[in-house]
Amino acid sequence: MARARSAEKREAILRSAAREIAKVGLGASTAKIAAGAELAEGTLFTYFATKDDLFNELYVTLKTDAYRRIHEGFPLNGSLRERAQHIWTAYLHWAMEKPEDREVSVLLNLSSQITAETRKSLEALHGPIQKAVDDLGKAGSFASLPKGFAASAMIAMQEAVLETAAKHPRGKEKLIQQAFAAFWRLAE
Amino acid sequence: MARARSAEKREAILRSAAREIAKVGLGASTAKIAAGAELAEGTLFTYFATKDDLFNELYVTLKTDAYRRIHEGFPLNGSLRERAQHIWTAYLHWAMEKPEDREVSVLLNLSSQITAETRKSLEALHGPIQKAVDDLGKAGSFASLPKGFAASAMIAMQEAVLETAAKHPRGKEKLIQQAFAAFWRLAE
Amino acid sequence: MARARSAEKREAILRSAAREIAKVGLGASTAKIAAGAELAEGTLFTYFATKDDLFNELYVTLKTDAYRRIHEGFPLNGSLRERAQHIWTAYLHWAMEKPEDREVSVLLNLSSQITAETRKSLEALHGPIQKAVDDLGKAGSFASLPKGFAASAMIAMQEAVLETAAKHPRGKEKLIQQAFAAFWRLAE
Amino acid sequence: MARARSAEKREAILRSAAREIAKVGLGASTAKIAAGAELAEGTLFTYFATKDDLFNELYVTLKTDAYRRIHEGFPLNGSLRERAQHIWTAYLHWAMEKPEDREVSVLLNLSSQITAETRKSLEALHGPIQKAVDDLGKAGSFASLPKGFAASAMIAMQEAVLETAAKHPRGKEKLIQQAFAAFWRLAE
DNA sequence: GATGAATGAGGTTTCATTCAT
DNA sequence: TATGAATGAAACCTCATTCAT
Repeated sequence: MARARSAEKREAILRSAAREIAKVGLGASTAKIAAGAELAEGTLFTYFATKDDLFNELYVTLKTDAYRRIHEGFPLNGSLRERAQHIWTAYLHWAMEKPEDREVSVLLNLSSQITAETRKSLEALHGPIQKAVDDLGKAGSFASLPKGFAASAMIAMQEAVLETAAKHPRGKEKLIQQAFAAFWRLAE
Repeated sequence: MARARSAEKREAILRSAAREIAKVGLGASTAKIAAGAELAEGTLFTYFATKDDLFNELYVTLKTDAYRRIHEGFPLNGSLRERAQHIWTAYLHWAMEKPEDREVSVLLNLSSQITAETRKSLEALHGPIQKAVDDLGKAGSFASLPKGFAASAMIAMQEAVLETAAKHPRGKEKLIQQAFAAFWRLAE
Repeated sequence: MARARSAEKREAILRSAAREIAKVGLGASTAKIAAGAELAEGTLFTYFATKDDLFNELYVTLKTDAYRRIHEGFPLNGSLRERAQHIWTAYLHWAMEKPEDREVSVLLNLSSQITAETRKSLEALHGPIQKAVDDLGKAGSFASLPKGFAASAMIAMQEAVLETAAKHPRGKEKLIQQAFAAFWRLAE
Repeated sequence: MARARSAEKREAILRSAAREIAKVGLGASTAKIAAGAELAEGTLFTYFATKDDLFNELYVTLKTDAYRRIHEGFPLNGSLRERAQHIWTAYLHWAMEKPEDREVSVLLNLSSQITAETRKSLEALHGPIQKAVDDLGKAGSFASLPKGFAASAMIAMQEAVLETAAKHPRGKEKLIQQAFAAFWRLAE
């Protein structure tokens, strides 16, 4: 009954795409991506109808992976601080373990190739994270700032951590903890 | 090649490049950029030897413009808080007045087309800003964090402000002030 | 390859091919044709070794169908006028009932994909039709014109009728009769 | 002031396109067409934005050439017979002198790539020809047939002549005359 | 026999860059 | 110096055909 479409090849394409984008940016060519997955050029298009489709699916995959990491061991009944710290730490661990994935995620996020639908479909993933972030928005300094600022600030500060970590590869764990302590001042 | 006389045309090309990149991303074509500057395709290359050259020069131009804005009226002898707030406010004003320029600046910054040399050449521009940021790094929570974290954090928090401002176009000035107040907690 | 059992599937492919060609021209893809026949892409090639083979067989099928229509109720012992009128009417009925088939037939006829062998194999089909057409060639104005002109002229005039009928969908039967009356002047 | 766009190259492309289409049908590739015009692949697109554009312009060119031939020496004040015979003869001369052009014209006419606009733009060319054909429609057998039939019939009969001429290359002039005499019976 | 994933050549089009004018 | 036609590599994507299942 013919070869079955292989999940492995699909993933190989996604991985290769991430690698290529990390290397040369969103201009990465489908030919190189296919080659990187050790597949013929045409094969890529049996898995993804379009380069844009591939990029959208890659974005979903990367984001989902990061969210999965955050959901693992999430302290649903913890204090706001505990929940915020979990998100902080889990995300940074993911980003540090997969720096390429994170970079590509940032690039894709800025690109207009990622559709509104794709973005919307990811919002659903939040769940308890969303709750924690909403709570955070009502705490400390964030309370007097517009809705959504807390989330942006958290992500922004995490970026600052990652930038710093890139320059000082040692002492990452300590950096993560101390930066969170600093960040938490905003919520007090 | 690359040396040419009309400063006006040169600037027209840079402006057109920014506009095009804002519109379609780094894939903007030299043909469109030239057309946007009301010049022939070939003329672009008498001002910039290469597309990469153009992009690097554009990056320098945009960054320099932002820095210029910060230097204007910089309170050289003010307190750290005054100096930090000036940087905060001046940069955000620039970014809000020229959202395209800022977006393009971000895009270029993430791109591998911008060379290490270009990046290095911009570091020199800091001057008194550098001093203020260095001082900031020794204050409050920042003191216990690695060198450079304060600068990254400031930039990151500014990004958070811009993101929030994009969603709530009214009350920008107030947002700028309140967000600075929050940010300052990190330095106390 | 090429030898396979289900006559139904074979016909489904031929019908689908005609439909697709009518829709998009000779560029119709084997994938779409197979899908239209509710078969897998590869299955098509167990019935027809090659796309060209399929097209040649389709041409034969369509032509044979038209000839079959003409043979039905052919007045073998009728006058030349009766025989000519039968051909005239039967062919036009076929073409009006199956406009797609006729269009595809025209397209294939003009295409270089239809081999000389295929064309030759169809000549044999004529039988009594050939006789009638030969007789026509000796009648009236046709007599002074080269052999074969009568046949071409008849087909050409039928095309004119079909074109006109397409623009005036009502009164087809009357058109067929009147046009034949006109055509017959050439044979008097 | 840069090389001027060359009318010669433009025509070379059109000629090459006609040649290629005559050889392999409407599937003729732009690469081959460019090569046939002794130009680089890309150059074709500085003259025609799109393959479809090229085909539409080619169709206009071919039709215009045929019409021009008919207009030359057109007996504006001649009898209907004289005018009809002029159209008949001039068109057939054109078609016999440029058999490829005529074949390509037929192919393009059947193709859906030729837009309604293109077709409409050609109608304007008719002028006196249209008048003659309208008059023909009121003559003889044509009078009792729908409007437009006379034109279709004339074209169809011309096709019959061309087909016959292809098989009997000698005696073309005589064929043209005799076939017209036969055709004219329809108008009496 | 039937399936459809896999292939890679080939299709159209874009584009940075060169160079004749 | 300014121009824009010319170039051809490279981009994305399609497709007839093969072949493992």
